[in-house]
Amino acid sequence: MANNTLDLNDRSLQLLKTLVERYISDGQPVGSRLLSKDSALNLSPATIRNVMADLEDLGLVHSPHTSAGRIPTSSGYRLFVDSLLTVKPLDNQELSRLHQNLSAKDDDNQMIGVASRLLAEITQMAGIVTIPKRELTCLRHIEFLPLSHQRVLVIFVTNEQEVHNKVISSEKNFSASELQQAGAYLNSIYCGQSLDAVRSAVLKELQIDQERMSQAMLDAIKMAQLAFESNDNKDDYVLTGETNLMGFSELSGRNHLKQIFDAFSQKQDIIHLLDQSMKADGVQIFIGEESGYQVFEQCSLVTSSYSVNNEVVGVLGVIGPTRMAYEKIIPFVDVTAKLLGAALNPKTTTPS
Amino acid sequence: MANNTLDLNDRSLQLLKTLVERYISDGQPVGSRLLSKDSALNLSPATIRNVMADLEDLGLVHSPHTSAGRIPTSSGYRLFVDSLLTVKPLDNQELSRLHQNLSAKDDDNQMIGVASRLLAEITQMAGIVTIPKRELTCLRHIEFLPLSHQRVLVIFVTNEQEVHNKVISSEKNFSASELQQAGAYLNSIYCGQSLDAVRSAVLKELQIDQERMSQAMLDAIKMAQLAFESNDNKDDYVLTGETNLMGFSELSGRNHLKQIFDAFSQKQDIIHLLDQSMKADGVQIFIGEESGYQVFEQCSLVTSSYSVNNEVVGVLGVIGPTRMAYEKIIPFVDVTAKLLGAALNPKTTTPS
DNA sequence: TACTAGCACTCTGGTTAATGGAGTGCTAAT
DNA sequence: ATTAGCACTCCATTAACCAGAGTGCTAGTA
Repeated sequence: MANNTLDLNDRSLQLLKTLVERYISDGQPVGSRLLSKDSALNLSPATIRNVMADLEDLGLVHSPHTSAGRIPTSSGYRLFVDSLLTVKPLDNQELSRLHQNLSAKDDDNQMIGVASRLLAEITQMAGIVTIPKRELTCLRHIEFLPLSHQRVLVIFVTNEQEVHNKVISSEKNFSASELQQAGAYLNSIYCGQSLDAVRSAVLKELQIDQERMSQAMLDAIKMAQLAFESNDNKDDYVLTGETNLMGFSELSGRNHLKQIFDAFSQKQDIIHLLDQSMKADGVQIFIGEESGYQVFEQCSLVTSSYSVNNEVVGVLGVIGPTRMAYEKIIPFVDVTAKLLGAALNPKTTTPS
Repeated sequence: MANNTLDLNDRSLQLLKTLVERYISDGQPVGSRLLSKDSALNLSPATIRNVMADLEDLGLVHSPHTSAGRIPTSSGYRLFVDSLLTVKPLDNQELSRLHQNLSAKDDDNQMIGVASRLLAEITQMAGIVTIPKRELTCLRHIEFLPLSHQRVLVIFVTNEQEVHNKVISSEKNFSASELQQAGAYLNSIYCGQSLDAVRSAVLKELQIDQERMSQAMLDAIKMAQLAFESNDNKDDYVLTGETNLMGFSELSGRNHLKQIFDAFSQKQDIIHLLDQSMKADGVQIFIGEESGYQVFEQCSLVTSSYSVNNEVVGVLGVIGPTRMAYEKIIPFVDVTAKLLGAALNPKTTTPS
């Protein structure tokens, strides 16, 4: 039960390492004879068996049935990636492919798609990239248009070129020109400030200064408040290569795949999982049930947050079977995250 | 080889009908004994066998192996849906559910999603709805914002509330106020007209009247031309319930599912298929290889176009295994299309 | 002529048994 | 501590078999 590296001597660890490596490459339970040959240590199968029994007691490996070899458990993989893994430098070809495709372009959204596709294609698993959410979004422009039935279409632009729109209900039917004035008014005061700042400024205005304001201003402020409240918090992601997962036999049992794909279209759980990686920086790995979701007990998720201007704005990664080539995937996800971050348009710096 | 209804007497057709019905409900090849009991006709299994042999010669049914019953071929299904089918009226519960969920709402896009989800949930297959494309889009408002590097962000609103945006490259760096004037100018002349009309008007202006215009006007016109050329023709659709397809054993063989899902993410082929239904109105059915796509040889697609203001704007439907309950699906898709069309916001009528 | 009863035949799917291979755990010897 | 050896277990594959289902054909019947 004690699951600490300290409980194990070097030899056991070495054996665990080669076992995992072997299992990852072959997909077959690996037995003592094979392990004896594969490991540099010169040990007889019998000795190996003893060691294996120990590892099994520690919950690091397990045997599908009496007379099969051993396969790593989640804890086994965990120990492996944490302390045993020797990461491989990126393949040159792949690296240049990344550089080529992830150089700065006009369109950020397009870039996200490209990144996701690269992740999927190169790993032959599912690639996922969250849409960057830039908390300190800076208001560029706002504008209102009248709709029927006391509804107003509000359009606002943030950062360089992100256009949002939303329909709000107003108290009365405004004319086009009234709305235009309101927009102009808001633009003149709030343009260039961060959304957060605008939001709180607007709230303050509403609470304190009502009598000093003209009706028009008041209307404008009220609408701004509506427009910015619960700003479209649409966490979303671009997922590609899901179908790659259909190739893996370990996922094909029962409804496994169906459940996974359902989770993908639910989005919710996935988002939650990815959010966890937002906090940490660097590569994060969820192995099997570590994710906390039943659905992914056979999957691993390798993620990394990515940053623009030193600020974490999103997460990207790959999803595949627990049996994946971590030593290649990890550095790959890492550099992809860095390249994507660098390639995205930095937001216009907020004037203080 | 002759595959016409005329070649068959009523009895054979009757038998084919019950065979198909039976196969659809059970999923098992149906044999002569069962068919003899199931059909109202009082015939011995032996007679049935003779008839079956005829149907097989005509390519309407086929036997997976010597001693199995018969299952319908695509042509069999085709004949069935064309001439034999007795459509069932919609379940009352489902009907009211449709009415409830497909009543006019503010947001068209949301509605599309709802429709797709309803299609999927009620049929337990995959639901698909194309984003409505309204050719005669009417220009509501246009606006330009300056970006860096001689690029301009153009935002325009069409119909009631559809917001589009696009980045164009301009000849020089415009100031915010110049752009604002350009927008105001364009709004004043073209607002309310159809996009097509605006597009051609703009072209005409450019060709003929150049010397009469001020530089500002010219700039505005030029930008408009850029903005509207190759208007985002993004055919797209909302697909839901794909995972329902994983339940069907007939699709589980080989890479079948993978190929289907790949087609879904490609989108292209699907779009092409759906486009065909745009032309015809009423319900359209593609059975098996009729679709022309290898991938769907085991699938059927039941679609209907939907219209707003008597104008076809999109297509919706369901995708499932060829063995599906056509007699329920067909009317269901039909009314869903009608309800969706009715529920979508009619575009503001173009002032002539 | 149209139908049907009967029969031989075929194919499937499930069950059983046998076999070989792989790998383990344990014990006793080094 | 390590290892050789051995008995044992479990799996996977194969073959054989049988029952069930259904067919096609033939010959007989209304």
